[in-house]
Amino acid sequence: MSKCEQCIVREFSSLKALNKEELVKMAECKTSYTIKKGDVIFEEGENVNGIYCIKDGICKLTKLSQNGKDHIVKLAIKGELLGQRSMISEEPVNLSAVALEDMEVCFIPKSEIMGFFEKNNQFSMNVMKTICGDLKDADDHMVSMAQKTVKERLAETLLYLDSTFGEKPDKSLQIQLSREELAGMIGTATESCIRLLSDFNKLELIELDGKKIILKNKIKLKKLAEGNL
Amino acid sequence: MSKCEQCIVREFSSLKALNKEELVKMAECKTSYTIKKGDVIFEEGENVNGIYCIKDGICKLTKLSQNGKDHIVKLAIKGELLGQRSMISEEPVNLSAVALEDMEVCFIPKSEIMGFFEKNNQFSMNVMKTICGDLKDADDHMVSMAQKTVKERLAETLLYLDSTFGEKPDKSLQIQLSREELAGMIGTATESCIRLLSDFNKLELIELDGKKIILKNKIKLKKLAEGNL
DNA sequence: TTAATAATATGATATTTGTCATAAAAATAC
DNA sequence: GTATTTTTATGACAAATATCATATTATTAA
Repeated sequence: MSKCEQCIVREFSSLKALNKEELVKMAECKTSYTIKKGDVIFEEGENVNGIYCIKDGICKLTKLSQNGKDHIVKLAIKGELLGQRSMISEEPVNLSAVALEDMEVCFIPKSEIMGFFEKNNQFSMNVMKTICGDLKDADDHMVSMAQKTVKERLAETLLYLDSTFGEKPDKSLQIQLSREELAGMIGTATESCIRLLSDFNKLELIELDGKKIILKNKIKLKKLAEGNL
Repeated sequence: MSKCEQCIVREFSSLKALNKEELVKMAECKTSYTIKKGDVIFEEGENVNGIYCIKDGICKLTKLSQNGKDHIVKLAIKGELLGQRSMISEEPVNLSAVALEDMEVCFIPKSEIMGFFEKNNQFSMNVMKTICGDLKDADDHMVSMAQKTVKERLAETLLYLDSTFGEKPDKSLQIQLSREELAGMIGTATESCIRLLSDFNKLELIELDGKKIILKNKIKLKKLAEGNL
């Protein structure tokens, strides 16, 4: 069993507020999991009863819509905690978490976390700030979905993926989503997404090379995302 | 200056966790305001530095989108607290609050609230639960915006207004929004909203009488909202 | 490797939604 | 009470987007 004290990713999350003693206690009750690309960490409607700390890898948080499509609500990376909201609300999770790459995660039971809430005020504030950040993002996102065209949302999403996950040495987006997943992020039909990527390619805003996407003209993409093109 | 102890609306919010002593202290530092229909309580980008407790009336929380339209992110009623998110995140507010009817609100400065956070764990948990609820709603809403048609969103919104704000004696919706506001809630052009209301009227799903809207066939509206019609 | 399957791409077409124009009705100002 | 402005309503049309069909390419399995 690895020690939480020595785990650097905790520095990126609310857990950074925990002291040595608390970390030792947490290490004793946590469970580590290796998750394969495509595997489900938890599913919408499940009772999770704790939180997952992402040690490595990326996952998508999705919600199934009536029309049967998976909508990607958020992408979560190394250092983020999953399941906080449902734990606090004492409800089943409202999103599914699926690994986009091989992952390493640790599960910390609810009882342990609730103890931190009671005794460590800084930890509580950190969690609150994280959730408040998520809420702001969700509100912004909602307005984008409601008021922007699909084209604008695609440009916006490509820039988001670039700034959040970075680029490979060849300048292509680090994170590789399928066209279907990308469509599920911007809320459109897969064919429409593919078609718009082709259009962007022809306009030399991006360059397509198989699954790879290279952002060639970020300035224009930004203008497009903001509705000024 | 009215006493917070005797104010019933606090029972509906996180403030219900406060004890007598805390309430007395809060009553001393709060400021009460009367807000007229259409008045702005605070505007997107402002530093609010405290929270507003709605004693009476309804307001809309909006966000301006690039295309210049106000998108209504949420409606807030008696008992709700405004500005919690931005206070916790230590950021300017990301939404504007505008009164839809005459309102009475109390402003409680940040310093006071932060004191409660430190000393009253139940209060902290209540705030957290509220924000978690908002986050869940926002996620759900986001998926609706992204995956549902305008028609489905209109049906959904009408049912939401009915269940949240109730009906007048003549069965019409208690809350009266302009067509423009309704369009701003579902994320569509005002003309499209008007046109769909006319369609719903012809299909006898609703009945229009001036500004009044009566939901005539909630069962069909529900099916429509869920994409089964 | 080859066959089978899944992902990507694109055309044709239908549907949805937005925009602009204009008229009627309602609310507000003077 | 009349004039002015705003809101609601509707038609005509354009633009955006979804759906269905089909081809091509990439991936996976046998």
